[in-house]
Amino acid sequence: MIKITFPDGSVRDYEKGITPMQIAEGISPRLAQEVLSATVNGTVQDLTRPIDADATLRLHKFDDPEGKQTFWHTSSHLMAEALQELYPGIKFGIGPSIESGFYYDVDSPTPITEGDLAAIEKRMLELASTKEPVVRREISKAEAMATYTAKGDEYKVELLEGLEDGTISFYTNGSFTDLCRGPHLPNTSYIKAVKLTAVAGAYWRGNEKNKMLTRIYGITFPKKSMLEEYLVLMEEAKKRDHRKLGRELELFAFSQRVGQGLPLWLPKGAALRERLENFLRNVQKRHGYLQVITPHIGNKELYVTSGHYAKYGKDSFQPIHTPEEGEEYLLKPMNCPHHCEIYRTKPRSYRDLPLRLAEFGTVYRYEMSGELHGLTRVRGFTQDDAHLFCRPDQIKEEFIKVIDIVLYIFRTLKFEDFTAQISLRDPSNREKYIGSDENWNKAESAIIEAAAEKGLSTVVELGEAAFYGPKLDFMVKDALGRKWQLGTIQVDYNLPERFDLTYTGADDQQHRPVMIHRAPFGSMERFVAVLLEHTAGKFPLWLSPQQVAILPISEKFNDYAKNVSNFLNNHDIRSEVDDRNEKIGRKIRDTELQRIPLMLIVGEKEEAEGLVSLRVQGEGDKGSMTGEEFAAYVRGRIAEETAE
RNA sequence: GCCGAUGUAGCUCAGUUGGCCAGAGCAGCUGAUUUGUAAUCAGCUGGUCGGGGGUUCGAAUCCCUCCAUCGGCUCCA
Repeated sequence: MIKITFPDGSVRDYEKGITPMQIAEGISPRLAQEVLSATVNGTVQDLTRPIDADATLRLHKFDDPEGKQTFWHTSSHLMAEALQELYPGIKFGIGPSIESGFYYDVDSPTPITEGDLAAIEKRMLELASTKEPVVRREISKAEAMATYTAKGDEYKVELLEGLEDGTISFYTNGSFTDLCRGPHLPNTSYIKAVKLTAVAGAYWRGNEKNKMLTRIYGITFPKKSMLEEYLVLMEEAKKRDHRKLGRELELFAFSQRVGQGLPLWLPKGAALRERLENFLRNVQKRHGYLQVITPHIGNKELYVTSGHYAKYGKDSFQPIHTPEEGEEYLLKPMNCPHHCEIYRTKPRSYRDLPLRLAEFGTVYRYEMSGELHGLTRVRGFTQDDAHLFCRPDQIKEEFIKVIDIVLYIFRTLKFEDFTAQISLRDPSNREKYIGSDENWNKAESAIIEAAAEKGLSTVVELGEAAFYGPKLDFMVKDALGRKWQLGTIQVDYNLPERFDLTYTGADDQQHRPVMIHRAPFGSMERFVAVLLEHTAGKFPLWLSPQQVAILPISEKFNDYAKNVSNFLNNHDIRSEVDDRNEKIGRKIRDTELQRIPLMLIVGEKEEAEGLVSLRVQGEGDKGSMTGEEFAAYVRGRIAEETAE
């Protein structure tokens, strides 16, 4: 007998060699139907693998991440089986589960396009319904190698080369056998609904020097209705796409004639952006930042000094002018070198530090054309940049203060679902980075401690650090679940060295300051994009380019409406009169679609009594009130939204 | 940059296997109507069918090429 410990702490005795599936059957038939895989002593494994010793056990259904992973992983094998039948001679790369669904990378002798997906889905469902068992077999490396060499499958051979003997297993479903660690579903009949979502190119092993394989993305569910719900959700998400909303709400536009990735901010978008900038300016003023302004271009020597030029090469920089004397100017891809030069304009004392220089600095980066994406990835953008020059003993405190600013902004804009990512050096690839080990270690521990002190739940990514220092990034998802980096805080020992920045210490000696780069929004463009998708265009009142639409019942009341508008203007409330010759229903509809938060309806009754009738976007009629009362209502709402 | 798809009016989309002057709705303009909480009616305007080249008696439709966009990959200071 062996002892199995369950998540609730209870312990039960079972016969040695019992499988998780048998245990589930013993608990309830329903559980046995729904369970997909199990974590035994911390390792996720097949339901059909016997347990030979005392163990802790967690059973996974579709509603937990491990269950989904198992489900989608088996789905990728099922797709591979269908592909193998439909495309003879096809070779397989890797086929993992992902956050929502799975993919398989294949090298097919005949091209696979989106038009083929329906036939593959159909075959997958047919195969699934035959309830093929998914069978695990542990094999030796030599045997595995022989199998794939015989098949001429260079991808699997390459994968095998990286594996250690004794840990290798094959999984077979129907006619398809794959090199795979598992775990998998007991059989394919669990898969009831299939949607192959996209075909795309993907470099073998993620290296652009390798051959490009065809990646087929899909998602599957244990119930048909779940697939339908998923598809509806995706449709809804598409409606929130910031590119669509940006056009509909007249916030920004692109022009082929201006150039790729170069956004044009329309009046309403510019108004929105100005609000955001002022908001941050005020926060920064309270935190002791000083605004500076620097040019859009810089001498090439500036970037040679900073090290960026050597690191990124001249192809990444956009030269704008090469005078005869041999000077070369470049569009600035970052603001830090300029700010370093501001630091150098006079001798600094330890009493001056930290010196916090802030700038909404527009930078230009030559992103590859395939990378451009709405406002989230552009070639010209404005960073809400600042550089904090501080003494080594001030790093942690300054870092914490910056985290506070980021958290305040996220809270105010209701970005509740973000990830804080600590990016450290890749220990196995140190030549990628510049600076001493000692400085790196100091900086990395300062970040980790600061994040811990603020109680941030963080994920650590090795190898994601900037070449000059570690960083803490705040990632937020867009409507379709794609992650974007917004706020970033980075420690830098490198630039102060390269620019030979110094300060005089209390000991009358020269010391090297440390630099912190930080941008709570990241960039105005990307931030507005993600904000648009989060709010579906329904901005908080304080941010809305137009806060109030004044809607006269008929043209007879346009003059009264203009009086109301003037009154609101005097109270710093942004309003416009809809004086079109349209019926009130039409004006309300258009205003609602423009996501204008408040409507004031004025007609005969209101004019006679000197009142306005309030309608709140998405909520409806709120009755009539005086202008003063309305202004107080607006002030109240804004105070609530921006409370620190 | 790479793989794949797409590109028709400001926007959303129709345009059968190549065949007469390229269509609709919304938006815009003009007029009528003067309206009480999510679309008033009528008329009109608007298109080098992404650009260029080719095949053909004839091209939005077929081929080549360039550009842009979309989905990924890679990259992301």
